[in-house]
Amino acid sequence: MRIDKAHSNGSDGAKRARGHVHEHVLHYMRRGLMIGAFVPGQVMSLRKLAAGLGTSPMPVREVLSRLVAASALEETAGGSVRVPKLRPEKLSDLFAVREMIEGTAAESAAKKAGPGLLAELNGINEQLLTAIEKRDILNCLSFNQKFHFTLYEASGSEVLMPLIESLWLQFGPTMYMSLLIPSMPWNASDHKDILSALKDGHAAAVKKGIVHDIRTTGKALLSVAGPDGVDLPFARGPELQFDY
Amino acid sequence: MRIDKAHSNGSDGAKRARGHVHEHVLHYMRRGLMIGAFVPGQVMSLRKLAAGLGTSPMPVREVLSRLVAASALEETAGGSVRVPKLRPEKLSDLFAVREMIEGTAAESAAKKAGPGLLAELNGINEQLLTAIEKRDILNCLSFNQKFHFTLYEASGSEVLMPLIESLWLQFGPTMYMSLLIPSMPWNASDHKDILSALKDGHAAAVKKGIVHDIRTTGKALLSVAGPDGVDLPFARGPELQFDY
DNA sequence: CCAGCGCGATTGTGATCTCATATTGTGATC
DNA sequence: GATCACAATATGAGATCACAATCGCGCTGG
Repeated sequence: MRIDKAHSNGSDGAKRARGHVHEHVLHYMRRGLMIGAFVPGQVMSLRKLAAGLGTSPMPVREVLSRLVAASALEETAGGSVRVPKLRPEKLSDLFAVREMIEGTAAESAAKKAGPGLLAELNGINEQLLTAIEKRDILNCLSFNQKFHFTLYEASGSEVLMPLIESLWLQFGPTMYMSLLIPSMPWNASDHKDILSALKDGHAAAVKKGIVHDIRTTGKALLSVAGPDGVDLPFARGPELQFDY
Repeated sequence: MRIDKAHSNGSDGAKRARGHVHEHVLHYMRRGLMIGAFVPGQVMSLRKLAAGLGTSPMPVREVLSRLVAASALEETAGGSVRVPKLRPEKLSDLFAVREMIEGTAAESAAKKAGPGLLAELNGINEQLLTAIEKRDILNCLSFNQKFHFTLYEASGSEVLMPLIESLWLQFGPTMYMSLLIPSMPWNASDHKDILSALKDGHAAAVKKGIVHDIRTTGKALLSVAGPDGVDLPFARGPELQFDY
């Protein structure tokens, strides 16, 4: 989807619809962070981003502001915002907190799971396995996220979900980078255990599966992270443009 | 502290200092939410707030945007933002998550506690007890918050702190309202146990104390909450102005 | 007396402008 | 050749303007 250039107040088409531009921008940025369109360390320029999206810096500023509030981005001394580089200690912290929070969400979800949930998760996991087979990073990350969030969503907690989203936005860029490294394993084996535990209605086992999945991912991520986060052994420039 | 009116681009005094107005506004709003200057359900008007603070709507918009991202405020259908009313289920959720997260933070803090922490917490608790004695709501909330956050801060987790802050901002307004209700107990008895456990270096006991403190508070809050959150038995208008 | 309607006031949103500051690039000096 | 200073540029922040959607309130018709 492309945002139409809505410049020039006057004349012709494209009446300004109220209050929806920033939603597009937010969606664009969140997705961009998740699928690795932005490199850790990269500073975001209001004007550049705005130009790329065909809007004024204003909606971009609002969105960046929200993402800073969610710890997905950080401000530099000069007031710019950039994608944070995760030091190993913070990465470790992040995954420890993930285990706790997402483990709880998974357990709660398992207790409340309706009949449709299992089928839905199975379908998503099939697509995830296909993506892994094809070495398709984007779909791999996308379906993995969908798997986890669909499960957690079933907990029905309006409190946990925003916290989990904040955590995912924080490690998202690093996660993508790590998948570019050859030694990084692509693994979704824990999902099978989670699904079978869910089928049996064993909430504690579902929690255990999620915790194990997160721990495995965290260990793998830490193993490829240098002191300043994940760095690639080859050059890779920031992609300011991508389709979504 | 008062923010100088920095209107009118031209002429006389008050040169526009760069990029600090919104920090004042953010501080003002966060504190306002914590100390109950804003009533749950109240809608915030950009222009009113800006006029009250002597700035343009712009910095206010950015701050409100961040607070919405932190779940401290919510947007109405029309795009305005308001202080959320917490339904009992959400309140219950919130305090369950608090137990988990703050319990973990407290345990971690207890393990890393340096020698100065105990003294600092003791001092804060003294002030809290004085505030309770005087039935001074503002200082009571303020010192209670300081007690908890000082403890959690000692965990050194850059990941947990923002999450905890988000949670406190969510129940802050409701907490204040509840203290206005006569039947609501003013209690800090758990803090004594926490301090003695901390002195003995029993991290697990510190965690237990924090969890108990949170659970007690949550139960009390739930007991005075109606189906639409805490409502006062008497009228109370929103206070748009307060000193801080 | 109440429901439906319409007009006006209010509000949020996005664009544009200006300014102060941060950053970068260039040139001179040691 | 390296370093420092200064200038040019880029960038974010805040103010102001314009506009459309929304909300409130009174009016009118049943």
